[in-house]
Amino acid sequence: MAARQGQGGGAAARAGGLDFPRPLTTVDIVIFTIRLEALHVLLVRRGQGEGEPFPDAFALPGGFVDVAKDADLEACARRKLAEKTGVVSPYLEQLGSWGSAHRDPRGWSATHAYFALIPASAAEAALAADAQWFPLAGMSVKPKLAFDHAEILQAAVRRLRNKVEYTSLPAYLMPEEFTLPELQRTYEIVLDRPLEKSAFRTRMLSADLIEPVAKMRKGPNRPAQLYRLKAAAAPVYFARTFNAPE
Amino acid sequence: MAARQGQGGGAAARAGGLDFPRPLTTVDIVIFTIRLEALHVLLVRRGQGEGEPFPDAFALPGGFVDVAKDADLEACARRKLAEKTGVVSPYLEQLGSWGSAHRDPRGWSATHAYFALIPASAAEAALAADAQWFPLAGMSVKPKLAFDHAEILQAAVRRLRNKVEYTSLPAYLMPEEFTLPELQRTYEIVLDRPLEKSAFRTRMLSADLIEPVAKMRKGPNRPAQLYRLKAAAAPVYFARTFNAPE
DNA sequence: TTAGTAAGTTGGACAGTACAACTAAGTATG
DNA sequence: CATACTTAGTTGTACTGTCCAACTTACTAA
Repeated sequence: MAARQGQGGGAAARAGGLDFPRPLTTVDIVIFTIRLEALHVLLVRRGQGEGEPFPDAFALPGGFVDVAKDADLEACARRKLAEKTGVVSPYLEQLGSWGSAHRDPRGWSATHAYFALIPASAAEAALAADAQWFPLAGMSVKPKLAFDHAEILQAAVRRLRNKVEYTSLPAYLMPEEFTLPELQRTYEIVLDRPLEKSAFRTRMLSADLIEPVAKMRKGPNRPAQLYRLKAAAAPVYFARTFNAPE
Repeated sequence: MAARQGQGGGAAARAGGLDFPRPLTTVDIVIFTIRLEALHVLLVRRGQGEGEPFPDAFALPGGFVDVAKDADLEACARRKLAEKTGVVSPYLEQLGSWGSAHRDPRGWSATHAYFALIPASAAEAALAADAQWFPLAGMSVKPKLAFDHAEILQAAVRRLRNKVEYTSLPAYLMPEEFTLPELQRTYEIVLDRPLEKSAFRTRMLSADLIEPVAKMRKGPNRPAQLYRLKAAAAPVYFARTFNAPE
């Protein structure tokens, strides 16, 4: 089996006309969370082994597809996500793929990029030793990233910001119970601009997205109603974007 | 070079830790056009050579990435598009990737899917001998497709219909000069529902998308103003969707 | 001249956001 | 214990853009 699929290039492969070079195939994940009132992304430090490209640099979590372990691309992404964060069922969406002759010095390679949203609570626990959260500065992150990962990260941020304008995606960044002002704050952090309170509330409450729990968030001032995501928590698409800044 | 990247698995590859099976890597394209007042997709008939999976079935145009010829994935997609249609600069967008152990009987394989929009005029000319247009019936097409191409096609139709609600994508299905009612008709064909004339006109004319040419479309009744896409023809994103049917 | 048809315009109803002022419910302070 | 402060949540008006329907315009055909 391995011989047929792999680099070995056995007789069976030759008969099927598959005796030509194959690109490397990887999966990378852009994992977002909110920490300290800022959007963060998870990065891992690359090893320094023999022949490792970009030794010691930071990169998106990911790696080669394992044709023995991974049934499909998404399973591969979920495996890598679980390995680095311990999170098993986040919001996970395919972002796109990047493939070229030169993005990896080891040869023609293509990566299938995913992006995931996880709540802050999950973000603090169970991190792999080599993984670390970095705050987003604009469209990028402080350290220089390996491969074309800066470009992939930028695409992920763009996609996230864009979708937040007309979907309920930030709900997946929230803990199990949250207030409407907290949800609005999350939207504002991702979008990096303030939103109208009343329009925001109208939109969220008229969507079939959240339901109140019989509790309030107590604080130094007026308590706020707590909500949770409804059971069937598919992302909601709104018919309008929030109005653009100008 | 080939030995390092390919199935041969030479010493260099082994030193880099790359001596493991690699998935097959392909690119497939969903090419849409409007013909005879209906959305059509281009399919090719598969060969019947030794070891060819799905012999004689119809499939999306595509094939293996050629690590020698293709600089990157998009170049590969453009090459395959040009080979089948002769079209060189259509609207081309990455759709997603599909990869699993079982989608190709020859082994673990991953395809990078693109979708393209081409005008009817280009659709009639320069078709490859094995390529053929098929009208869309709902989300699919009459013949049974090879691999998981029915699923990919469905994703493409879904994405197209979805984006047409709030973008100017149908403009890329139009000939160089067209009238507003013709553009509206194209929207209606893709969405499979009628749109409001006045709202449609307001939306299109206030977007920085089209400009009138000093000509009219003559017909059996009142002539219509002809328009063309403006030079910088990036797709326009509208702030609202057209209102849903109910 | 008249009927017919499709292009294009106009105006009122409606929905949802923008903006801003307001009320409500708690804590902290003198 | 009253008052200030803060944040939660509501209310009302303006505005934008769609929905719906009726209207005018420009042409052909009979």
